[in-house]
Formats: sequence, structure tokens, C-alpha cells
Amino acid sequence: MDSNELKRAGLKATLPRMKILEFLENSEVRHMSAEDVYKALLETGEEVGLATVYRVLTQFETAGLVVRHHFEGGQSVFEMAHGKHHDHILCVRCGRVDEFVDDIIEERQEKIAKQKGYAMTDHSLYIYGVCADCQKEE
Amino acid sequence: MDSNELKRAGLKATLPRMKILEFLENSEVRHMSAEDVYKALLETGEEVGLATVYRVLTQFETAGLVVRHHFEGGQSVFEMAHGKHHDHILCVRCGRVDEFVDDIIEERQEKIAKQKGYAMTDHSLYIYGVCADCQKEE
DNA sequence: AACGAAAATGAGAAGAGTTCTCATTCTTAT
DNA sequence: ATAAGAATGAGAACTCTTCTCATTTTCGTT
Ligand SMILES: [Mn+2]
Ligand SMILES: [Mn+2]
Ligand SMILES: [Zn+2]
Ligand SMILES: [Zn+2]
Repeated sequence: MDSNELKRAGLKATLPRMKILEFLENSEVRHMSAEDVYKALLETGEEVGLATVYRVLTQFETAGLVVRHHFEGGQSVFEMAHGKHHDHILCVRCGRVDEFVDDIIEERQEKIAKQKGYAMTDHSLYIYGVCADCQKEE
Repeated sequence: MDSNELKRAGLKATLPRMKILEFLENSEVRHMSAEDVYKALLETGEEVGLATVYRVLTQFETAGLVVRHHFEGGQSVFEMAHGKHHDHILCVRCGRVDEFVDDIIEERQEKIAKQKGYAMTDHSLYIYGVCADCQKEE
């Protein structure tokens, strides 16, 4: 039951929140915009307002249940916060998203922040390129 | 005269383009939104339409004269493309922006792309934190 | 199980940032 | 100076997201 996970996060177990959480957990696609979530729920016959999807995703983010990303192209993209931090490499042709962690980069970032006198709070790294499949095609 | 620089970039030497280019070159602030440029020109008495500022900045970007960044917070930010590539570290309190280059990170990114089968085209790295000045205050 | 205060929802309006449309003005080659 | 084509600017339009507020839902208490 998802209601416990919501309670643990300090959120009331409402129907829209349960539907959204369940969908995020069971979707095979990990990175989704609010619109993606909204449309997917519609297709399942689960009616949830778009405003609610946005609101709930933001609440989930605050609660640490999901992470928000700003890939190129306007919309925010969300994913379940399963596991630890990672960065992303994206295909500029097909939109494919892969994940990676690089300890050397993480370490260097800390060093740069320190060197510049900053107390680092966060970072975002996106690598863009053409994926293997897309390179084959023409 | 800026008209030569524009000609070299394959752009006609129009008044708005000259004003915008001159402003970007002489401003002591390196990173500016379209709105920033628009307002700054207004204050100088130089009337240029906001639509034109957006259009021209995009043209400058295409021509390689300026680089566009997507810092947190919605707006695109532009800077003269003087010199070589660099990444950014930003203060989440006061908005200060510092620049850095780290060859180890650059190198690692290439390696990760290769490893994941991508032909890398670009990347964006932002480090967020609290700058030295802002750490002092309270 | 029913109640009621507080919180959440959803439809649509509103906001922010950016692009588009198109009548008018400017640039540049002749 | 002229004319063809390109650029401009005002405002409309668009996209993504948040806000407003009347209505519904949740959940601890009877
Ligand atoms: Mn991810
Ligand atoms: Mn810079
Ligand atoms: Zn691809
Ligand atoms: Zn600061």
C-alpha cells in the first residue's frame, strides 16, 4: 500500500497522490514531465487534474520522494528518488536518457566550490550527444 | 566599429544589432537575460523592441557571438563568447556567477560519453552554493 | 458510523518567459 | 536615388507552470 509511504513523507493519503505515486513507481519510463504523468493517468481512466499533478510532484520533490531535473527544452522532468544521486546523458536525436555516476567529477566539483569560496549545495550536469542507435541511422 | 563584427558574422549591420552588441561588449556584467539587455538599453534612451532583443540574441548565438545558458530560474542568460568554453558556479543567495574550467571534468565527460556509446555534442555543468560573502552574513 | 475542521482537489484564470505575425521601416547593392 | 529584400516592433499568441477559490475529501474525534 502506498498510503504508508505518503504518511511517512508527512503527506495525507489522498487518492490523487496515491495514483501518482503508484504510477511513478510502476512506470518503466523513469524520467517524466508533469504532462506525461497527467496524460498517462488519463489513459488509465484515472482522472486527476493537471494542477494537482504539478502540485503533488512538487510536494513529492520537497518530501524527497522524487527529484526534478531541467533537461534542455522547457519542461521539468521528474523521477523517483530511488537510490543515490546520479547525473544524466541525453540523446539530442531521440530523447533517450542514460544515467551515470562519476566519483572523480563529484570530487572535482567539491574542490572547485571550495577553491572559489562557495559552500556547495547542489549541482547539475547534463551531457548531450547522439546515442549509439541514432548514430547508425544515416 | 561594430558593423564589421556583424558583417563578419554574416549579419546586416542594423542599428538594433549594433546597439545590442555594443552593450554586451561594454557591460561590466557578463551574464545577462534578454530582459536585462532590453531594460538596460531603455535606460540609455536606446529604444529597441523586446522581440528584437530576443531575436538578435538568438542570431548572435547562432553566429557564435554569444553563448546561451540555462541557469536555474526560467530565463535564458547570455554572455559574449569571448575566449573558450567554461562552466559556472552560482550563488543561490545573491545570484553571483563565477566561471571555471576543469580539464579533468572535461576529460571525464568525454570518457563517460564514449563509454555509454554517445557521440558527445555538448554538456552543461552548474554548481550551486553559497558564496563567500553570503556565508558571512548571519 | 457520522461529524466537522482542516486540507486537498480541479477548472479555469493568470503569470512568466519567449516566439510569432505582419504592417512598416531600414539596409544595401545597383 | 531606387527598389527588392531583410529587419523591426507592437501586440497577439504560445508553452509551461502556478494561483484562485468553490467544492470535495480526509481523518481524528464523537
Ligand atoms: Mn535519473
Ligand atoms: Mn560565463
Ligand atoms: Zn538517440
Ligand atoms: Zn552570494
